[in-house]
Amino acid sequence: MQEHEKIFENFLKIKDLKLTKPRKIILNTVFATHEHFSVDELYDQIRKKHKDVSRATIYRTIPLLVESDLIKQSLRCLAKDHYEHTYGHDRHFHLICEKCGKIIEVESKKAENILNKLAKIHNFDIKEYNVGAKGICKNCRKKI
Amino acid sequence: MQEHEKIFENFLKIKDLKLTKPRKIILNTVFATHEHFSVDELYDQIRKKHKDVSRATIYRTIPLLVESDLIKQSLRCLAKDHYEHTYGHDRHFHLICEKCGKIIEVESKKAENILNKLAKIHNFDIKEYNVGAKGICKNCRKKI
DNA sequence: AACTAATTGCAAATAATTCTCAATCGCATT
DNA sequence: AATGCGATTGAGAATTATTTGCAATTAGTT
Repeated sequence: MQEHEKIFENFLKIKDLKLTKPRKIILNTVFATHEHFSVDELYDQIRKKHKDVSRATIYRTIPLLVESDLIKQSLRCLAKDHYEHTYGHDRHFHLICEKCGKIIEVESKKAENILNKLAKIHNFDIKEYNVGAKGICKNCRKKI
Repeated sequence: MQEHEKIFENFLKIKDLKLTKPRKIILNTVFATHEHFSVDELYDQIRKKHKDVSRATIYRTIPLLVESDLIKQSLRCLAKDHYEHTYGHDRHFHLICEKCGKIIEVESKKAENILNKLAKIHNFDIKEYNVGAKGICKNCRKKI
């Protein structure tokens, strides 16, 4: 069993919830790639292999994955909610191109440290960052 | 006429659009306070004084205000879209309390500089930032 | 005042998400 | 392996936020 499955199972057990087949499928699909995904994209991805997982179950499972710290909401600049699995990955920021939709991920301990300091000044306990920027990427700027 | 009205009128003229009564009411309500607002909140606020502005018109006017750089979308951590007027205000980040909903605004040239540098490395041209964090504020942490 | 294109409010349409509920499943205990 | 019971599921209805089509109205120009 993979690490993320163990973590999820454990999380569920503590809450007296069960690691069911649909939940397993959803979890493993999420961890099969490192793409960001909307609920619809995840649904389509799952449906390729499994005809028996409903949208409702995906909507019900995502909050559990978020609560267990396996995934986080991200790309909040976009219209629909998007998520990504974050377990095992460093915190990163997103640069989202308005023209082509490309997403550039950048890491920065420095930026993170500053944000943490700002929070500390206000005595604020940060649970989740939400950092992103919309703009135009290198390639698309060339085309103008 | 106030500065923001002039800017908006000018913006509209260039696009061959008209500064109508409903648009004026929406603009001035937005600039009457420095609160963040959802469409619904704005609608309620407007309705207190003007019974003749519809939701549809608000939905149609907001993109114009965004395009003319008078307001920006903000607080993307929340379920509904929120906006704030930004004309005449420095860029700032938000700390949003998950318990009580309180919003703390913090400014930081330092954080801004770092994000700009990161963008530069990737040759990315940032149009709009979207920086914030969810967590627990000072008061709510006391209560636990 | 007349003209013309932009704008409006309304109500219907769409889109995303949540809810309801009867049928089923997972797991602990026989 | 059968039983019992609460958790879970899928399907579709319901809800919420937003967008759209359209006939009537309005702003700004001639």
